[in-house]
Amino acid sequence: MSKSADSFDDSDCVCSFGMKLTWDINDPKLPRDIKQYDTFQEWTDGYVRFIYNSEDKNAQRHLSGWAMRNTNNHNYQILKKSCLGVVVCGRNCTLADGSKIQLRPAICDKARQKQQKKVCPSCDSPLELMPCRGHSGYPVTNFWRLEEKAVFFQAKGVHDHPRPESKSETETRRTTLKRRMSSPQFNHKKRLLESEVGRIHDPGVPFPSLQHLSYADGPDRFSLVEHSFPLQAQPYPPFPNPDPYRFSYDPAAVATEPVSPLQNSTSHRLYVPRPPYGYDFTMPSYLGSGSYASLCKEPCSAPMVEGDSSKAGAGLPPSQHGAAPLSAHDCGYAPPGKHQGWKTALGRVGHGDRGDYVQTPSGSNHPYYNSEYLYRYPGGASGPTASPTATGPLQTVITTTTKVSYQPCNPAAVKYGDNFYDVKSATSCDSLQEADSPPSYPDLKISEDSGVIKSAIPYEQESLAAKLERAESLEAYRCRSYSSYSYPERMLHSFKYDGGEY
DNA sequence: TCATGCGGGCGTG
DNA sequence: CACGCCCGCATGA
Repeated sequence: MSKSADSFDDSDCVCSFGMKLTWDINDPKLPRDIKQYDTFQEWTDGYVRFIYNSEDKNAQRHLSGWAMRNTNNHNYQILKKSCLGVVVCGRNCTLADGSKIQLRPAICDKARQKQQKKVCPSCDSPLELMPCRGHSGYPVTNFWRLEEKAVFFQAKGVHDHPRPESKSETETRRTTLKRRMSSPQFNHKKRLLESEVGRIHDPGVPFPSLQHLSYADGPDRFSLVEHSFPLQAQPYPPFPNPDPYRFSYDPAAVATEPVSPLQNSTSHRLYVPRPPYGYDFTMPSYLGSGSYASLCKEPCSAPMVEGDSSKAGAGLPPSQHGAAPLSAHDCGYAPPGKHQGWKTALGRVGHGDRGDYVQTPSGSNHPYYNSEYLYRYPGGASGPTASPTATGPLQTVITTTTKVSYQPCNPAAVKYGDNFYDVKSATSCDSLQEADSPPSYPDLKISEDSGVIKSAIPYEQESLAAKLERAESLEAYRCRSYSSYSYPERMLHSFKYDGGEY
């Protein structure tokens, strides 16, 4: 399909197949006759849409690397799931290797409550659930809709927290644990450990050592503590690819195929010592699982056209996305209970200023995370260490109308960039779409957000955003964005379908 | 035990 | 009315 890709290519729009079509999960009629399906994306982030083959197991399972719980949207046709965030150490402690604990919140409410009663294996402080507020202050939501042979997927919001361990990792860990527990030797140990309430760590051998081990070893120990297994903080794979934009994610590699999730992660995960930034490690997470190589092969990511019919854009510009006023502000990280922090936190938002970015250069830059982390973990993040890096991870797409969208640039390698923020109508994608697919879907909702900058804001922008009052008008926002946007289209080019599969 | 889905119901904007 | 969210129930691994 390189050819088809070519056809689009002119517009610098790198879109996944799903993005090439203009549709919204709520449209009465979704595109039919899908000729091309997107490769399954485990770690989607941002306002993205994909169309998977209904035969894809992962799609059938409505799988996501993020811990997503079912949310009743009173619509039997559309399955809605909202992000639970990530479970972290209440003290935000750093493991010996510099990684942080980022556990996958239990989906089951009851199980999650239990989980939160456990303590950090490293410092014994209580674990805390860092809620997701990446969608205008609310959790990021994923929508799944099965239509004949295709599974339509649409995500709204940008995760403002580190990645939890993937489902497969969690399962692997549990399995391993069980196995271990059943062994005689372990029983003894287990008893001992359990008596200590989950504290696992051994003084002498900090997690780090374990980290280098595959789950076979380390996990078990952690497992004893139950979920206290230190996730590698998002493994920070060495970025094979220097491409700054790549950071965008992952993984996606994740995506790769319907392969078992396990593949992605676990084996690829490397525990890499990370700087003691705040949760920056998160970034790594993005890279986390997939193998880059595979990623690289993947074509495209694309700017999406925002499909968000919801009002995501309406109230608060999603633009702010993670950084968004809401979420970013969230200070929620405060000790338990506090999740609303963000509401009150607005004032402090400024605190994270730009420079604070903590992420690693390469991937780090997940725009979204940054601010959030900063707020949440001022200590860590605020450090100057952060690399202002800056290169913003987002691409800016200026539509004919003045809409600008910052898209995370995904390297060509990443097939579908997870993070895309699109502007509904006028993005280049649209044009593509039109070209490609005519207005077959009149229903599509395009506009609400038009004009709204849905994308994530580059770091800098993000900061600005943070500083902005929530109430600030979008316009204002937009202006700033423009001025600051740092991502040139160069990125766009780099992402073009690489090869063009499409 | 949990993950998942479903659907009733409630509060809010 | 759209959403977010809580809760219980059922099913399956």
